[in-house]
Amino acid sequence: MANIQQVAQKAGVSVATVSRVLNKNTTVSPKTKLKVENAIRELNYEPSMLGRNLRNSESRLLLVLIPSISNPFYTEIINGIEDTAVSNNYNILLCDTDSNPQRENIYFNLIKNKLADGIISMDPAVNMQKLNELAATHSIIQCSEYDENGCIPYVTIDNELAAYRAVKHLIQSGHKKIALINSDEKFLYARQRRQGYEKALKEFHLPIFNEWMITSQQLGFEDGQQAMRKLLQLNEKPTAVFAVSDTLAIGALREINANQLKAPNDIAVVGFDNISFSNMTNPTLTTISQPMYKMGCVAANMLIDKIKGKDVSSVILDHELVIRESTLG
Amino acid sequence: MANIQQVAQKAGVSVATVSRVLNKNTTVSPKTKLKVENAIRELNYEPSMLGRNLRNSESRLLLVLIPSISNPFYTEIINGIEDTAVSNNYNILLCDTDSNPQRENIYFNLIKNKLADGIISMDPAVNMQKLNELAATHSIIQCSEYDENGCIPYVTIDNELAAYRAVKHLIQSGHKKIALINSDEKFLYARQRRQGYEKALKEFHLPIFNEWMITSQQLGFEDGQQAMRKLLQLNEKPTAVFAVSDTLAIGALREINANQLKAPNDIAVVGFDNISFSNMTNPTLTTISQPMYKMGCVAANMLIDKIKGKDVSSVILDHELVIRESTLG
DNA sequence: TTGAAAGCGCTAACAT
DNA sequence: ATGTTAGCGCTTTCAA
Repeated sequence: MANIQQVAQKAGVSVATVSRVLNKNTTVSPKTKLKVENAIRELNYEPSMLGRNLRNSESRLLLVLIPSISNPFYTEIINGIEDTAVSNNYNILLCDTDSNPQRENIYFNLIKNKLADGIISMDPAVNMQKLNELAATHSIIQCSEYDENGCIPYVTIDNELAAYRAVKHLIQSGHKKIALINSDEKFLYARQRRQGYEKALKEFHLPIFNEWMITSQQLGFEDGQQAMRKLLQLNEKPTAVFAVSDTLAIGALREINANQLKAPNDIAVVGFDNISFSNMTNPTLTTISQPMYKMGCVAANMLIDKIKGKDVSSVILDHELVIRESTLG
Repeated sequence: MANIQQVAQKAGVSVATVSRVLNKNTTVSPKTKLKVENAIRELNYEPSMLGRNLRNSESRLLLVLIPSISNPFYTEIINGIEDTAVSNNYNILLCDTDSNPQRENIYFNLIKNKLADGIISMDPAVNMQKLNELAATHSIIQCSEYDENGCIPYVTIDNELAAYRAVKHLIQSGHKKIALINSDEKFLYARQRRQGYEKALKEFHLPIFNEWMITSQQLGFEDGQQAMRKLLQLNEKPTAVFAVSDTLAIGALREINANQLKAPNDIAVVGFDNISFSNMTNPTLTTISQPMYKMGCVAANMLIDKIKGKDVSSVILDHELVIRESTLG
């Protein structure tokens, strides 16, 4: 592999001139430029980012922390991040933390070691204290899940309002017994969505039963199945379920089917996220649509601004209730 | 951010000694070591990988090329790659090429620029010629999809045999009219799976109708729906369908449901990949299970061996037919 | 056991 | 318009 020296030698110029050509500096005469370009071609030269980055102390790499690539919710967000990053001459490093602190540390080190210029964290299980510490010296943005008390800018939706609307839709469809399949309330979004759920119930003077609020530790399909199984074992069964993620809702649907019951007639189901699967289930799933692609774009733009030293402030994006078969009698 | 110089100064030693401590070189006296470690702690020093990598001309980063993170098939493979990489002190850079040559180029440049030490390509749409050229000077492994005529080591399964078994299962369940929903045959796996399909039909003296072989350009759910729609419009409708990916099969199931038909009684369906969602559909999907996690581990180990300069040869892993409701009358 | 110094590939300030 | 040179942070050879 050729280096800049060899190119300079071959072109009969100095390394500085080669560097100028490389960086599209205008103060190079067309003739010299041509010579250099020929030398580059002949030697098959590719500049080393390592040298360049060391010199410029930047890597033009952005870290994206996600708890698991297997949750389709993140897919579209990442597309938004990636498109925005690439058009700003950054590349992204997808980091699947598996909500594992050890892996998390590896990725935190990457930024400490100057191998990345910034982080977009989407992991609800991230160590918030460490993240806040890191944010004091590095550029960090939170996407979707965030720390209420921290000072890291974030982009998200109004989770409480979205949950409120989802539950209100169930109530207005005639349901009075509405269950909640929630995540662990150590996560902010889980607390916010429960609040929206309770707000809707209270507004319509419906009872809030602890029995009808199931907490699921994970967001897999199986976890939704399990939660639904618990609900179906109750004496007083709900007639509708609001699940805080589509994956949980899809698992719940599956369990309803497996028990020879029908959604929405026996039990109506609403999910959250509008992942692409949610339109493939039988019945198709009513859900809250988050503007995932846009969220990714906004997050990436915020991070790039932050890296440039600009002031950035948090953003709340709109959401939408998508009504499909699982709630339409 | 402190650098190695400042640590050396604070500890009252030379930078060389600090480097020795950092790299666990044994020729440092315990006393000196302690001094250095204290200085590191006090200054909150983190070594810069940029400097280290420039010097060592390695990045300890592996590139993983996938056509789209939205295909769950890749999820488990990536987990395998990541676990193996991390335990060998490498990190992975997930590269979503979107089957877009321009993005592909960005990632190829990353390795040319020394920002990555090797590539695992899982993108069937990758520019094989470029990949082969790159393989002459860099470490590259192919996973799942590969180039028959190239010289890049790969890990995959026997696609023809797997498809043969899937179709044979349909035949033995009593089906005689079996359709194929395939990918574009510019992809090797599509050609191989069609061969398996035809081999099974021939073996049982069943007719091969072009009308029953649908080619889908993409692997999304909607594409499976569309393909199924075409099949349902035929005069002579098949009674069973083999789709070369679970996502296609799930779309097909959805279309069957939407037409008030039932799988498997009206039409049986077999998929390919055993993605986690395939067990959540109604009915659950019969499919070919690929050892995805293992495939990822093997690919990562092969790549790391290759980077170390060892000789590596291609690997064919086992697969399994998972029989579920969509073929069980 | 430790230090001095060269050099990895590049950019930019300064000089011409 | 172009060249010279210092230096980004680190590892490693050589010398002491």
